[in-house]
Amino acid sequence: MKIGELAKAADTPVETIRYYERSGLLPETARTENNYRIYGEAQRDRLLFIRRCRGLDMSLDEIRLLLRFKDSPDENCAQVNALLDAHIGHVSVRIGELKNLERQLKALRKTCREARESSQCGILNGLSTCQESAPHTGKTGHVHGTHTMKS
Amino acid sequence: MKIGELAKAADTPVETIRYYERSGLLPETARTENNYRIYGEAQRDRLLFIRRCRGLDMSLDEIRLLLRFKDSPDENCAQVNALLDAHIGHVSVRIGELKNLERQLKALRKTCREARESSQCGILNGLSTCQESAPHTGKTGHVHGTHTMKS
DNA sequence: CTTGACTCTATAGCGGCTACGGGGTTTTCA
DNA sequence: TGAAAACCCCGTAGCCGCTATAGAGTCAAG
Repeated sequence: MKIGELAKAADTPVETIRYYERSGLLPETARTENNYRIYGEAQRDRLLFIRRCRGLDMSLDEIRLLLRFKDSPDENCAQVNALLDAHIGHVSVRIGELKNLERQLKALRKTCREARESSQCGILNGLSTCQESAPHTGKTGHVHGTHTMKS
Repeated sequence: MKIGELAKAADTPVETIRYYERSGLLPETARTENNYRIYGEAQRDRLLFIRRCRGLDMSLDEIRLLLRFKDSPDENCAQVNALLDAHIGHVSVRIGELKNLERQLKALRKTCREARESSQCGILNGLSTCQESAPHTGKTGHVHGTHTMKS
């Protein structure tokens, strides 16, 4: 199949597929005489694997490692287990951080019940003065921040 | 004070301060005859405000908006309240997504109790076959993924 | 035979920094 | 006093995982 068909089969943008190839997650494929990429089922399955991992918020580096194990079926999978444990740990930590954040944000929100002049706004004033309680350091393994707009 | 002193006062790397200036969050400051930046207390407070907002995972765009309101104390703060509500919403959604993720990851982890050959690894095999249950779309307002290594 | 859908490559942009390189200045300490 | 360390400047490139553009070639339908 051509790249567009693969894109549909794996529900992945064409550009992303090419990007994965550039990044070494997908091997360079055979080409037609017109230089179009041609894929088989094995590559489709590999892409689906990658997308499932991404759906579980793994990094491309982590996925690269998993693929190495998938490609060498006789090796011991202890590292796979460790990777997953670490990933779970990061996710759990990030959940904790976000809950803390949510608490702080809700407390802050309460300080301005209705619209008034900015100078009287409890939120702006709250942000202008010190608050304690465990800041988010950005150093938590690899579970990150709060912003990626799409919609 | 010079930029290094400000950096200490606000616990913020020097490069980040210069970056905020470039991004228009901090105004361009006065300079000494040697072209060193000089800051006063107002700028330090402004930087602290920014850092507190960042600590609450707000984007620089959101912070820019908040600063506009802070700079015009007579305006109505309804937009500030709305911004915070939206931000809280995004954080809550992201918490839900991560919890879902955590559940899936733990289930997956259970499928390989101890180390063995990769071909027998329940995790790798699990990732190779379909699983349902609400994927993380990456379209959730602006609360993002799971990866930013620092440590 | 033209239009539109597809393919290709190479390159730049997103956010929020961080790190480099290559220079100048100021402080410190022997 | 003089050298070394610590600070300051600017500009640029890199991080991640895409996404979007530009400019070109190819192919199928009407």
